Amino acid sequence: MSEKLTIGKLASATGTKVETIRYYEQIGLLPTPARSAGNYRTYEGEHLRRLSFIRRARDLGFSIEQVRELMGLADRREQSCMAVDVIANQHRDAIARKIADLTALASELDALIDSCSRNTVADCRIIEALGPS
Amino acid sequence: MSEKLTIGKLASATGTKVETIRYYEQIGLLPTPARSAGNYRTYEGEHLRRLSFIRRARDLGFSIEQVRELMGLADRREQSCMAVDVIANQHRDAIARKIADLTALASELDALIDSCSRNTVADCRIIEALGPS
DNA sequence: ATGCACCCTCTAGTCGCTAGAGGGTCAAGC
DNA sequence: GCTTGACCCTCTAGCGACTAGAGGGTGCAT
Repeated sequence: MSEKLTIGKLASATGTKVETIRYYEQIGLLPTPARSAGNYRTYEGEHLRRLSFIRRARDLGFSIEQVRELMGLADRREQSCMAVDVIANQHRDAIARKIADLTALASELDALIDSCSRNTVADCRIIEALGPS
Repeated sequence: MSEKLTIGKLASATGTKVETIRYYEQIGLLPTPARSAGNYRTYEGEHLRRLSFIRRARDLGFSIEQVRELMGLADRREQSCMAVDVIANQHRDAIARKIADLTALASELDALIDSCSRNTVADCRIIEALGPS
């Protein structure tokens, strides 16, 4: 089977950088692996599963702390998954807010850019709009 | 006129924190002001104008480096404002990309959340979806 | 035995602030 | 004139989530 991975193998298997894996270990997100005779980290299937979980959650924009919580919850399999639902919903709401903010920003910027007459800086509407009221 | 502001006055006049103003000075974004007998920073109209410019550009999501560039350009008033336009457009594109990314994320999350049966963690679709393929 | 890819630890840097320690200054009220 | 309290000063470290680099060791093929 695919037991015993070096950090490089684990990295390419999960699309993570080697340094990031070491960082996850350092902050206690990934359990410390065994070491080889030459002091190399040797990872097993469980590490691969954990790191895949972390990667996906991070790709979905969950913070490290949220990932930590989700992993803690995922390990208590007999419990209600309401807490999981709460975290996911909080995150969705945060994303919705971010989208709204950025959309407002984009239209402000669009208006600014449209107004630019493309002449000298002296009568550039963009610079003007940024200046004092 | 409104010459000679203390850092606190400048802060409240521009909606900036005092620490942030000192930070802007430290990184060379805001020119170093004169000092009073008691070593207090004394700001003038020009500082107010500059800081207002910075604040607005930052509120529109421009990075510190972009603000620095924009301010440099704004000072060369006889030149073409094409460079200004380029920066603004780059920034608008970056925002558009961010919105697209977040929107994709939001719908992934929505699907995930909808699928949750709200039972135990063992058969929680959210946890499952985060697990290894 | 030599080269090269990979691994190790440790430290510092990124961005844009923010917070805190440990002090000095200034104006008002008593 | 003395105290109180709001303001100011410098310096350093912290946030999140990595990333980069120095300076070295390991493992394997040629």
